[in-house]
Amino acid sequence: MAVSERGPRERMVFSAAQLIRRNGVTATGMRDVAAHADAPRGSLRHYFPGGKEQLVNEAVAWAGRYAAKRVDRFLAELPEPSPGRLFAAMVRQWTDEFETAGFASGCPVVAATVDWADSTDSTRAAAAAAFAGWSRPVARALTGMGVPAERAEPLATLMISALEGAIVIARAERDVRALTTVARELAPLLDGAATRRA
Amino acid sequence: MAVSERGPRERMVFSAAQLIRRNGVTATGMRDVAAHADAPRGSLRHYFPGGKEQLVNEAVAWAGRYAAKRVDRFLAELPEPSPGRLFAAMVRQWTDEFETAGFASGCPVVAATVDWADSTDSTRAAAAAAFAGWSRPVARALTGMGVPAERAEPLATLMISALEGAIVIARAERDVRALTTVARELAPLLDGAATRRA
DNA sequence: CACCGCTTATGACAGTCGTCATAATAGGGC
DNA sequence: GCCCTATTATGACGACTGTCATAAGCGGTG
Repeated sequence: MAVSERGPRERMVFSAAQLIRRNGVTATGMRDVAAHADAPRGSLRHYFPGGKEQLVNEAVAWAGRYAAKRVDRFLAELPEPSPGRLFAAMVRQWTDEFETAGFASGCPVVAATVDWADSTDSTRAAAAAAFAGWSRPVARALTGMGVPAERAEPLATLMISALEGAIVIARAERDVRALTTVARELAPLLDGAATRRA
Repeated sequence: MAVSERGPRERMVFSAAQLIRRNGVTATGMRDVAAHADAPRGSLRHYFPGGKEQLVNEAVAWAGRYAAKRVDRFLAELPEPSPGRLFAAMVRQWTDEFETAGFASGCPVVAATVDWADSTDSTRAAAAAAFAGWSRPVARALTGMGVPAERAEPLATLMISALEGAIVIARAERDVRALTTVARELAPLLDGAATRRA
């Protein structure tokens, strides 16, 4: 999670995502976001005239783009790509974070869905878009590994579902066990769907 | 979700779970809980001297027991039990709810983990216990279907992870697609782990 | 210099939160 | 009748929340 040296606006979006994935949306105040971003409180209204709703939606969208980009990077870094290994890399990102930074933070998109989706429909739509934008590169990577086109999208959904669920369980248990388990158990199924790799 | 005619205390725990799974923990006020349970506000302190923390923890524990009991019921209702069919029944409970009651509510344990776990450790522990108490009957059911003992617990973790993740995605998308997808894609893997059924 | 936007500062608004102190009610045992 | 306990009622407390109105700073351009 590189802290970019961009302007205060981007820093606030980034900070909002960080605070949301740690404490949830409702528990994250706008004043907290400004403080976390070292941004002046007076700028909040200026950059986000749509209020908290806009800030949250942009944070969710940012998280979705981030996850999508990570998939492409994982794919590029795999010496011998396979669906199971891609999933293992996605899981490892989380086990690494949990083991080095603790279990305080989860996925911001999940947090937004769980505690804002019902009240604020635009945030629900942003979360849906984030999941879709994340699923797309995963499915594309699967087809590139020889997974038949009609199974790529379902398997991408399965991967993201299992990952997100395991993240929540791992946070509750303060143990990466659930994450390593789903990676191990799902690998044969995923690799079995790839006819042959390049 | 049978509304039991029990005393106000149990009604409040039940209502807390309902409100939490819809709006999250932080957004659920104690006054809301009392109102939703048709319980007098003055009873809150009396029955839950530990305050909101105690109420939330009991709601999470209640949800965990509920989920565990459902697993046993699903198992008893399956004409020809198999791991894949048990998972399909667990998924169907959610597709049914979403299609009849809308996508407003998710899993209370997830909600508590996502937006309370970091600040209140007793709630995190309650969520971990709920997941464990839910996973146990699933694993037991799997062994009863011929799944080797050493694979039963990992597969139960995979099932619950995929289910919880798909619930979140389904809520975001307002579509049960993710749920039906994980049920379909996971069935061969689950059934393949059962050597032979009785 | 004045002028002008883009930013930032500051304080107040009404509302809600969890918590608490206090007191009034009920209902059964005697 | 009285008393004791369990339950409920009520109002207030301080600390937040998101939002807003108003005005100040600030860096260029004319």
